[in-house]
Amino acid sequence: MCHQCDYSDLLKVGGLGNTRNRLRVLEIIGNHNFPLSAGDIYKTLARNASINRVTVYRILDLLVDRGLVQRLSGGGRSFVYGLAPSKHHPAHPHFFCKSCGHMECLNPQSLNVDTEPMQRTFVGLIENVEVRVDGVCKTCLYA
Amino acid sequence: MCHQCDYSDLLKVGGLGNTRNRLRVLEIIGNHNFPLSAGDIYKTLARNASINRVTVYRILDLLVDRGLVQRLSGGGRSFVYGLAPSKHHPAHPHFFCKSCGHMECLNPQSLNVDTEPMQRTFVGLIENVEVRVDGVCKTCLYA
DNA sequence: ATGAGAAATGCAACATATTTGCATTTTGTG
DNA sequence: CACAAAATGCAAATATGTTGCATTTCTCAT
Repeated sequence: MCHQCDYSDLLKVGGLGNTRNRLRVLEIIGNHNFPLSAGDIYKTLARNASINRVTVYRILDLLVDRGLVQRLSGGGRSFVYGLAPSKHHPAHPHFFCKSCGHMECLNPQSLNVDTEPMQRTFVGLIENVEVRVDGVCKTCLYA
Repeated sequence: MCHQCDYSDLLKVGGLGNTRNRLRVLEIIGNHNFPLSAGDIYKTLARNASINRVTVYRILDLLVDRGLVQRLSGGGRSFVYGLAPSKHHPAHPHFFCKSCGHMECLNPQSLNVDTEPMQRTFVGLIENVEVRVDGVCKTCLYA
């Protein structure tokens, strides 16, 4: 759900050519306020356009590679994708509902992780910290 | 790597019959100081015993269901399994090496997550918080 | 404009992880 | 022992992700 982002600009920044399919994928990800699986993205796209499943996977790889998109482990069997953390989109934890399988983004401040102590003592390269809260969402809980 | 746990006792506590296969699976998980995938567990078991892949999956489901074992999303495509948090085994974050695909357990205190603010505001049921650090382990880094 | 080379896409097949249905074996209990 | 319930095995299905190679599209120097 981002109206501050010019996706075609984002692609350029990432050093990627501006193809129709890449733009579509990036838009779908950006227009949702929760991360989506490759399958979700494919299904959404395939409703209105003709695109191959493999193309979606390849575009996602590319977008992740260039740092435009973030690959997260969903609580289930598939990865999910959201806009990479940036000025407009601070890193934040995610909630996974075990009942409906849906993921949602949590407030950036809702769960504070202090990586300081770890950074100091860990031998190795730390690239990313992922926090996922699992449980049952309000919709499933009261239904 | 736990010598304080009586696995056959653990099974009883979980209300599970004490079969050879369950014990084996639980032992393998308990004897490693990092979480293993179902495939890892199966391969390890299959070296010395005759067991079916599906049986391993079913036992894992059962153990997770009864709260003896914890299912985590590995950084890759498969789930990994470790002993569930308990008195002897406090909850802790995990590190996933993108290079070798290996996971390791981190110090419980190495990464502190304050769930307080979230608990107060979140509408829904919170069952579990999973923290995974991704990067490159020291072995891969200096090889 | 145009033709060569590079990049992007499509398609089929493969690979991996997990699940399901159903048959068979094992286990616990009277 | 006999029976029922639980556990296991086996084959096949499903879901997700990847690879190789052919085709199309784009870019850019001419």
